[in-house]
Amino acid sequence: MAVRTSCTVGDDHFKCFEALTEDQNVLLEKKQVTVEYNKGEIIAKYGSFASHVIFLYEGLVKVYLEHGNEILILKIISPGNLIGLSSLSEGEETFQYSAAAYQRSIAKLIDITTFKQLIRENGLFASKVISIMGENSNQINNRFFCLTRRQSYGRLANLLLCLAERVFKSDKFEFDLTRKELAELAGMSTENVIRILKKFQEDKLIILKGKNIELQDLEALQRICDLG
Amino acid sequence: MAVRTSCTVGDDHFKCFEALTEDQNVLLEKKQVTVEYNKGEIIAKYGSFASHVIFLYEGLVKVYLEHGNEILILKIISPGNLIGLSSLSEGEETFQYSAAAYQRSIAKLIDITTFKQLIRENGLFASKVISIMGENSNQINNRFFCLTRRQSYGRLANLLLCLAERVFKSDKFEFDLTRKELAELAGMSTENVIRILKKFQEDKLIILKGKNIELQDLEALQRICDLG
DNA sequence: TAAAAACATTGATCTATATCAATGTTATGG
DNA sequence: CCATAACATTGATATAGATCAATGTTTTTA
Repeated sequence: MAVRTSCTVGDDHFKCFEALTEDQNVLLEKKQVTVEYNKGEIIAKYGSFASHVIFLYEGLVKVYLEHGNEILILKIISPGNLIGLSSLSEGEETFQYSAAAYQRSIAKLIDITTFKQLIRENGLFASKVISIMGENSNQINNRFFCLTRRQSYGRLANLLLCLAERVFKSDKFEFDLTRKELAELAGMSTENVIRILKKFQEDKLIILKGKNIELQDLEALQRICDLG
Repeated sequence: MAVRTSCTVGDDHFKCFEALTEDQNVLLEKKQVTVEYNKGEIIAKYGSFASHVIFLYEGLVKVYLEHGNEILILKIISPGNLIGLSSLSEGEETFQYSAAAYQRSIAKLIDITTFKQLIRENGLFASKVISIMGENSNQINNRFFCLTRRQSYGRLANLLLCLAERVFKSDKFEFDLTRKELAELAGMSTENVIRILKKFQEDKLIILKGKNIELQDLEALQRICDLG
């Protein structure tokens, strides 16, 4: 199982729009607005009216469930991806999860009625959307497995590998995520993240310098992620 | 959040076929086979070639991920539901999860190429399929939340409520599930299931007689499920 | 229907990880 | 640039729930 896909999905969802005709693309352009969000701002709120599907153009976003103080991060969204497809269901008028910007982000909000109309009108487009939803489903299942069946070392190793491979696309990256945010992503306490990162550094699996991290021993991390 | 939806989804997915024309329905009939499975038999195997989408006609099925000895049940499937929609993705030729029969079950295996073709040809059908996938996504997210953010009492209360409401459709039912299967569903050890069921009985929340269970105090169970 | 196997129950122990508490470090706004 | 808040780190403690072990009960099968 491609465990590394567990924190996020591919970033080529925009390709579904290639299935649209020129006219349909023009229509879509007319029926969308571009909005800029600052760090921390809410892009979609669980339970609020889902009048649009969100296309992330720039930035980094977390998609999560919340219940009182408790939150569960479902995935990270990189530019090129869609948010809110699960609200395309009939009789489902609201967002089924929340989304917030990790950093300054730009999103295009696409009118959901138009989006639904295009699905009905254009079978190829519909296929592509179904494809994306299938991918999303596999991502969440993998994440679900990782967070429930792996211990903390495995979960954190998985997160680091996933961030490197899918989000930052380099084994060396600066993450503007706090320890608390890492903890939320890996489903553990902040203190535990700190202790495990320290252990990984002692074991020469990573090099940490403040917010900069370099993955040194990918194989070992992968092993921990598979077994731990 | 409708926590009670966390172990399974609605059972009206067959309604998507109502969107098909008569000709398309005839085609679909021709491109499917009906297969009977005994208790415990594998209906879909993770990683195997997904040549078909599965429609459960009769019985009860678990959909799960497996990794060596570890398994994670994603959902229970009741008659009327589809299995394997996430394999409709482009470039995804294999099943992304396994499915096995809890009891004698009858399934219709629908040729996936035909299914995909119908999606492209019939926008309304495509919409319905998207609708179902959105519903599936919400179910799995709720289950994910429950299993990661609730303690064992809450998870088991949730499972009992879900089984009663969604699967057996009665507050009093006989479950042909073993304690081990209950444990897998609630994501805990068999011993823990037994101890908690005993406690629930002592507290007059349920009445247990072997494999028969009656939910006595739904409100209390719901409270435990929301908070515990 | 007897023997074996699978399943259920109970109690004792162990452990991963949360939580609590104290202190050091970095970032931020006036 | 100082004060205050947010964040990071470290160690000590608590606990939910797993695991282990022993025994009783039900189901299967030969």
